[in-house]
Amino acid sequence: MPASPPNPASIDFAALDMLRVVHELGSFTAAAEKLNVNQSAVSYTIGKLRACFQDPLFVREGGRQVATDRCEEILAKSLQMLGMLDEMLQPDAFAPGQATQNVTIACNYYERVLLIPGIVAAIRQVAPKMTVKVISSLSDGHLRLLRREADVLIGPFERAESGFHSRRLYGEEYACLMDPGHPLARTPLDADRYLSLNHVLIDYGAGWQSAFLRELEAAGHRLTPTIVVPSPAGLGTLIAGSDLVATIPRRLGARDAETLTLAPSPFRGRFDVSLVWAAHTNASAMHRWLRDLIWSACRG
Amino acid sequence: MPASPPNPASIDFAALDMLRVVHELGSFTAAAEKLNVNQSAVSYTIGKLRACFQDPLFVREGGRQVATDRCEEILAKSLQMLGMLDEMLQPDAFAPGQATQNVTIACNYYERVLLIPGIVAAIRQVAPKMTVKVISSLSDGHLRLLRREADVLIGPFERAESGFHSRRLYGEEYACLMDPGHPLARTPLDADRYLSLNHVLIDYGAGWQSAFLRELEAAGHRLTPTIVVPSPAGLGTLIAGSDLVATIPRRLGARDAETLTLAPSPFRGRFDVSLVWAAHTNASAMHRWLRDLIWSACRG
DNA sequence: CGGGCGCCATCTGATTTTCTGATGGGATAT
DNA sequence: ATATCCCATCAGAAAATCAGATGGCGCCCG
Repeated sequence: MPASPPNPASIDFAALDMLRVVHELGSFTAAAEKLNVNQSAVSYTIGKLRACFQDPLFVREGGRQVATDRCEEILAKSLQMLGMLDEMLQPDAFAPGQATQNVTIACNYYERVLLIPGIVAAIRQVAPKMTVKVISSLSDGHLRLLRREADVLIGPFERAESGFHSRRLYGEEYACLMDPGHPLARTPLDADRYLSLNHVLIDYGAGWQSAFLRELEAAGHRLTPTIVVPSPAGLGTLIAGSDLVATIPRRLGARDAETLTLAPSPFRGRFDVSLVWAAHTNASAMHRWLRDLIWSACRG
Repeated sequence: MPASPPNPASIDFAALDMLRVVHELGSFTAAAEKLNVNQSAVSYTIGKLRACFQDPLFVREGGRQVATDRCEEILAKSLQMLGMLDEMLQPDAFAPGQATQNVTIACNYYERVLLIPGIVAAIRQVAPKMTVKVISSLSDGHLRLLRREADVLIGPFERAESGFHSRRLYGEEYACLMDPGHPLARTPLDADRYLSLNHVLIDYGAGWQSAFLRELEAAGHRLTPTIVVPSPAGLGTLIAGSDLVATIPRRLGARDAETLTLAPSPFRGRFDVSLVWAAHTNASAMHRWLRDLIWSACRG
C-alpha cells in the first residue's frame, strides 16, 4: 500500500487543522462539514497524515473515531504550531504608546544640532517608552544601515546604491559666517574676494568633502584655509571678534545670527538633506512610523 | 496586485524550509540548487509567502537577498516548527530500559493469582523503572480500556465488539476441587452425582456467570449451592477437611494440588484466556512491547 | 559608459496534488 | 433482518505547484 511514503514536508497547516477538527468531533464526516469540504477530502488528507506518521492516528471504537496515543502527541504539537502560525500572520502592528524599542539614528553634527532635538521631542511625545540613540555617520552611514547598526540615516547623502530608499527632507546651501565687524561683512562676495578671506575650514575627514568645496574646485579654484577644524562645534566663539570666515550650511549659521553675520557665499554648494533607510526596513510598521515622524518633524 | 490573498493554511513545511534555505544562502537561485528545484519554484513559493505575510521578506541589498525584520521573526518560528515536525515524525520508539511509564492491567482474581506475578517479574526484569498497576475488571473491562483506565485486559473475554483487538493466550477448563478424603474423590463424576454434591459456588456478581454454569444450565440442569462466596480467595482452607466441592478453573485448583484433590468435572466449561486491548493502543510501540511481553510470560 | 552577466519575476504549459461526487463495505442501530 | 451511518476508494475535475523560457534590472568589468 505505501508505494511511496509521502514527503512529510508536504504537510500543510490546513492538514494539521483538519487533524484538530477530526479529533474534536470524533468524526471525519462531521469534520468535513465543519471545514466545508467533502468527506473524501478529509479521508484523503488524514490518509496522507497516516502515511507520513506511520500511525493510524484515529481508530473506530464504538461508532467514534478515537485518537491513538501517537495522535495525541502529534496533535499537541500541531496545536502549538497552529498558534504560532497565527502569531506569525498578524501584520506587525506598531503601537507607539506601548512600544519600548530603541531607535537608532545615524547622522552628523549638522543634523544632530538642527534636527535631532525636534525628532527626539516628537518621539518622546507619542512614544514615551521608546529610547533614542544617535550615532555618527561620517562616510559609512549606508554601511551602518546594512549592518543594522542604525534604523535610519539623515544627511546629505545622495542615494546612489540600490538596497536603499530615501526621501528628501529639504534643500540646503552654504553661506559665510563672520563677525559683524568684518571688513567685508556688508559687501557682496565674488569668487576672488571670497578666496582671499581667512577661512576656517571644517574637515570632517574620512574622505568627506563639503558640497561648496566640490563646486569651488569644479570651477577650477582652490581654497587655502587659515585654520582647519574637524567639526563646526564651537565655531561661533572662534569667529566672534576675528577676521575669520567659515562657510557652513545656512541653517547652521542661522543659529548664530544674533551675534554673527551670515552672508551669501559665491559657492553655495546646494545639497539636499535626506532621510535614508535600508530596503529591509522598508515594510516594517515601526520603521514606517519612525520615518513619517521624522519627515513631519523636519518639515512642519 | 494581491488579487486574492492566498490562504495561509496552505503553507506547508517545505515552504518554511525553503524560507530557511533562502535566508541561509541569501539567494533564490542558490536555494533552488540546494533544494533540487527550479529557480522559478523558489520564486513562486517565496512569492506565496510574501502574499500570505504581506511582507517582502527578502529585499535586495547590494547583490544579496537580505531578510526583513518581519522575516527574521517568521523564520525564528519556522525553525521551531521544523524542529517540532522532526520530533513528530520520529516513530515513537520504546526503550524498556529507560521507560518510566506506568502499565495498568485489568483482570480478575484468576489472572491476578496465576498470571500477574510472572508478568510483573518479566516487566521488572527488562524495564525496572516502569510501574505496574492492576485493577479489577468485573464485567466492565472493555469500558475501562475505552476510558483509558487500563492498557490491557486479561481474561475470559470473547471479543465481541469492534474497537478491540485480542489474542488468545491459552485454553482453560473447570475442574472440581475437594478434600482428598471426600467420598467421591476417586470416583469419576457424572452429571447427577455432580449435582448432588455440596457445592461452594463462586459468584463474582455483576452479572458474570462462569462458563461451566452456562454449560450446565444449557443442558437443563440447575446447581443448588451449599455455600456462595464472592471470590476464590481462601477457598483451599474452606474445602480442606470438609465435604464441600468447588468447581474452579483447573490451573487455579492446581495450586492446591498438594493438599487437595482435583477431579474432572462433567461440566468442563471450556473457555479461552485472552489478552484484549483497545484499538487506539494497537499501533503504540509501548503497547506492542507490553503485549508481546505478556504473551511470552503467559505461554513460555 | 556600454556590454556581458547574474539574479529574480513572470509567462506558458506540464505535472502533481487535492478536491468532488459516486460507490461499496463494514459496523451499528432499529 | 433491514436501514442507516461512516469511512475507504475510485474516476474525473479543479487547483496548486513545478519546469523551462524569457525579460528586466542592477552589478561588474573592460
